[in-house]
Amino acid sequence: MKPEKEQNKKPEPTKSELEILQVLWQHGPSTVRFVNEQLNEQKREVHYTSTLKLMQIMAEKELLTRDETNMKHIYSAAMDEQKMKGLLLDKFVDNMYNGSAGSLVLQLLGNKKTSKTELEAIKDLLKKLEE
Amino acid sequence: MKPEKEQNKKPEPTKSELEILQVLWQHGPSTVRFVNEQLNEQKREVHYTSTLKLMQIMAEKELLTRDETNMKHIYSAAMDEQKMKGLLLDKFVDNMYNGSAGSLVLQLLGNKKTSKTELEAIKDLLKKLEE
DNA sequence: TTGTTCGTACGAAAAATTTCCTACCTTTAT
DNA sequence: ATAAAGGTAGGAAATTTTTCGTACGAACAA
Repeated sequence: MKPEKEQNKKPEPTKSELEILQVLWQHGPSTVRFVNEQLNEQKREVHYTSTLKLMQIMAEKELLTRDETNMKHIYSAAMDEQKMKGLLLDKFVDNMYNGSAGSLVLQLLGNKKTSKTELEAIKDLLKKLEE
Repeated sequence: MKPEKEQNKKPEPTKSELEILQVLWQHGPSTVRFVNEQLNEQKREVHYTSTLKLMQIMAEKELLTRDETNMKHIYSAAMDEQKMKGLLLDKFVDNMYNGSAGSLVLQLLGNKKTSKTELEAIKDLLKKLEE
């Protein structure tokens, strides 16, 4: 026996796929119609069937699951938000900061765009962790 | 007069382009040959002309600059490493954590992959910033 | 000189991602 | 009953990104 159709076990959502995941994480299981509306409001204009197609592909890749009991299929993100974002963050740190989370934080703090408020929030957060 | 050919002012390196930038940041201005060797050693197998082509495209996009005075052109990253990484990090934070650097750090700290050593380093770093 | 090596340029194919058109089915309102 | 609205499926086109083949000039060794 040979492995015929090896499961594609990469999560690795693409840019557009990530947008869809965000909607599902934010609003929970949804119809294609709803996701499409959200994208059009929050992001950019996309035709309904484009969103549909992409979500179908994502279901094949097991990035999404869907409930087909009703005519209006209900899609859900297959992976938990925290877990997926954790994976992507890890990868980002590996690629960009050679795996050093510290370097990343340093960059973040040295960044003008990181507001004083955010900076304070991070400090507080660290203090809490020390207790 | 109309804008004929509007300059493409997006930095936005693609995945492969980023690999090339990393080499140039790490080793400074280099020939295509050298960059290609580094990619093959550090990353994956790529033909010389693939690397050449990509670097030429990057030069057009002004992601790289090049010195053509000698036959062997010398390429350099057009943007400073810290600046570029800062931009990409900002974008990442915006996309993934809705602009909240704090959320990102929280994720990072809650992550198993972030070693205790790293965590300590981050804490020290924060302490220094408070002084 | 002559051939081999090493360089650039560039078109185009290949692959990956994204978009949309068309067909066709179900539900709903008239 | 019929038309309109809204759903899915799937092929194919359009874009974007990546890879490579071919042409050809310069440098260099024999």
